[in-house]
Amino acid sequence: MGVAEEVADAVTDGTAGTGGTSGSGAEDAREGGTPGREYRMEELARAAGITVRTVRFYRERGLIPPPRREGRIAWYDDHHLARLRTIAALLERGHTLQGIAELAEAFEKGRDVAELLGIDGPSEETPVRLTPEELADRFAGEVTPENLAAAMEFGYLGTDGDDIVHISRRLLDASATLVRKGVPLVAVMEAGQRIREHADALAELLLSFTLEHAAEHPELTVEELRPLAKSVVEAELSLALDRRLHQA
DNA sequence: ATTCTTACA
DNA sequence: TGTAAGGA
Repeated sequence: MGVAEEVADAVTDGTAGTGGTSGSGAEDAREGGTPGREYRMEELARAAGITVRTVRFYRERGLIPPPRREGRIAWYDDHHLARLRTIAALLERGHTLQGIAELAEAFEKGRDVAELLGIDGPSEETPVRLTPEELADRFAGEVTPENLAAAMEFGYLGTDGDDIVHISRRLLDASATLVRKGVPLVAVMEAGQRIREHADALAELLLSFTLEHAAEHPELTVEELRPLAKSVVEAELSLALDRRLHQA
């Protein structure tokens, strides 16, 4: 708690913990002031509002990636700083160090998924970029390493730099709403998977339909049909729901 | 002399 | 986590 508060202070007014105004002439690392810059151990610690010892402690627990080593000195960058801020924020939200460590591990594993998300063609679904803290807020108590790994496995979540990216605003909102109402996130994701399978089948149907008629009707592209397909599927879904409800 | 690690409390 | 001691 003390740590997190100091970080909060540092972020807010730019002054970190114990009055470190000793005239060594070292520059303060300000919020987003110098991206791409590298930090020495002490600089990093000061920028994050924690002690050098704590940084080392986190590193021993695998909470932050190893620094770049240049002979004797360890160089840290913005990623490390961002990670430290994230750790502090998650700690403040009641996460345990152990839990954060596992989260970090799952986070590292999904690093390469970012490309999968980035190179998306035209889609109406807008990706949502959010920090680990924001994610923890949206799914209070459900942000476990297991769930995080599963979400990445399913392709809902990826990472971009130090941010997390959800592939779809609407899916994110829907799942967050369900979780807020008490549905376990795992259940939501499993249901989502099954729905996706059917959606894939529908998409395949649309594609083959397009191909079948492409010869005679060149203006019949998938993108032309997208809004039509959407309204057809939505209408059929409504009707299907009606049938189930009325007969039950 | 400085920066970082190891070891102990 | 603080701190003292020691390697490079």
